[in-house]
Amino acid sequence: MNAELPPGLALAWGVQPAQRRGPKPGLSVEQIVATGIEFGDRAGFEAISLQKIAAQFGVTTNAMYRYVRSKDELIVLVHDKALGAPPELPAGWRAAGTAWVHALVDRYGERPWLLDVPIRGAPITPNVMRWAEVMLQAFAETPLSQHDALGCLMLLDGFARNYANLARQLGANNDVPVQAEQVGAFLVPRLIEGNYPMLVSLYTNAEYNDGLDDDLEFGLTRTLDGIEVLIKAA
Amino acid sequence: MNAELPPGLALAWGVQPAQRRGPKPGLSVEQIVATGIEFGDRAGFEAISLQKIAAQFGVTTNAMYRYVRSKDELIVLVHDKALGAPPELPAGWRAAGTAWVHALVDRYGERPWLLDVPIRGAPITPNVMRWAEVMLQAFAETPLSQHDALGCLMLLDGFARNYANLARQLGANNDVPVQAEQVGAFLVPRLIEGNYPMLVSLYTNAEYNDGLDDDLEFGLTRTLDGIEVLIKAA
DNA sequence: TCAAATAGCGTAGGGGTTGAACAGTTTCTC
DNA sequence: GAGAAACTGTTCAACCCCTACGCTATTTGA
Repeated sequence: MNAELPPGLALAWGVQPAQRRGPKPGLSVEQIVATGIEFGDRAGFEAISLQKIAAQFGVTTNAMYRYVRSKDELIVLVHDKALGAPPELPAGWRAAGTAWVHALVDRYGERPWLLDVPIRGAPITPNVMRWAEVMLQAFAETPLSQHDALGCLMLLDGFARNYANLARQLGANNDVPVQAEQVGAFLVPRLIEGNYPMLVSLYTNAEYNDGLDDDLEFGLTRTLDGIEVLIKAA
Repeated sequence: MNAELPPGLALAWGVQPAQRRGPKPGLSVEQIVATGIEFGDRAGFEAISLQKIAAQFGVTTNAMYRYVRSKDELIVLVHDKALGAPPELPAGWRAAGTAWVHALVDRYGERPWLLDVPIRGAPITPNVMRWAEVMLQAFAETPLSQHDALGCLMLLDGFARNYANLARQLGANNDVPVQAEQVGAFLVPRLIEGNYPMLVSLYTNAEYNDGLDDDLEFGLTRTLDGIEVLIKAA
């Protein structure tokens, strides 16, 4: 029956196929996943390949298929394991939401390649669901319905992902300010000619570089305020 | 000097290399980009490859490199072109924001593969910038600072992307409700055993399936409310 | 007219995922 | 204990993809 389940579901929950006969496996799914995470940490998401992991163990690529049904399956496992468990949240939904978003942003800061993992299908792996669970428990103190709490959770999650993604891009860009200048030199005339007054003003005033951390607080406050309006209305 | 610019920047703004001598090009960048979009529409993002586009024109893969410096460059062009121009927005920042998010969600609904396009670096292509421009102009009526307006824009953009992405996943899943049942059968016992009370309740009550459109309105209202709190405070 | 610039091709190499057939090893069963 | 079954990892083999180099043919400017 497990054959019909989405890739990675069974393995993510620790359901190993009961192996009876045959040679003992030289490797384990845990080892393989851990190596995948190592590669991701060292060289980004696209560095995670069955080939490289197999080479690391001095084994053929195809040997991987004894442990994992497909690369997709591996990715699901790597993603869940690399995300890890959520932290304990403080009391009060607002403090909890703040801590939750900060923790998630931090995780993405430590492992930016997690943002590159293509998400297919609903979250069904242990750690991902644990993140959802703890935030939903925090919302349980409010009069929000289950459905609304889920909506608010998605809102916070989306914001955290979006911010982390942005922070990564800007962080990467700051390494090459020379290029940024050249881009500006190329872009501004065309923005003027193409009638983009707001963006011209944004590019011309160098105002746009004052603290990425403030942007996190800014967006988080907006999002929480929006939720609070709903909670107070109930 | 153009050599130092990010891939796709020059071409996206219509700066073609002045070609003088030599055989006339059999193709044009526009044709190539249009074909790329066709493939994306028909078979998703990963179906966009230089090989397939070249084959479509009865040409070798390498011929593509006369028009485009790399695949990344092509992707940037395809993304901007496929996104297209934003609509005219109604007066009033709140109505404008609503229309803007709806329009963006609709675009992503028409071309879901746009969500798969990896975004490297700041938005620098004409259409993407135009979307930002029109929303920033709508915020210009408010007392928001440039910086805060940009923060709100990012908030709306993040929400639209996030929602569109979610809608796509759920839409795809709804095609195979059989699998969803199997997943539930597998998952619920483990959620109970693993102490996920909120998620168990969510899975058990079939409440979670009442209208995806409502979720859009829900999240949008929260987000706009959060922005409104800020605007009214100013 | 002729040389420079350029388009497209052939060849080649580097990654990557996946499948099928096969030898070897372990363990269950008769 | 012997044989059958199951399992691991290997080799061989397709098949995708992007990219670089060198070549020929073509067009155009000098």
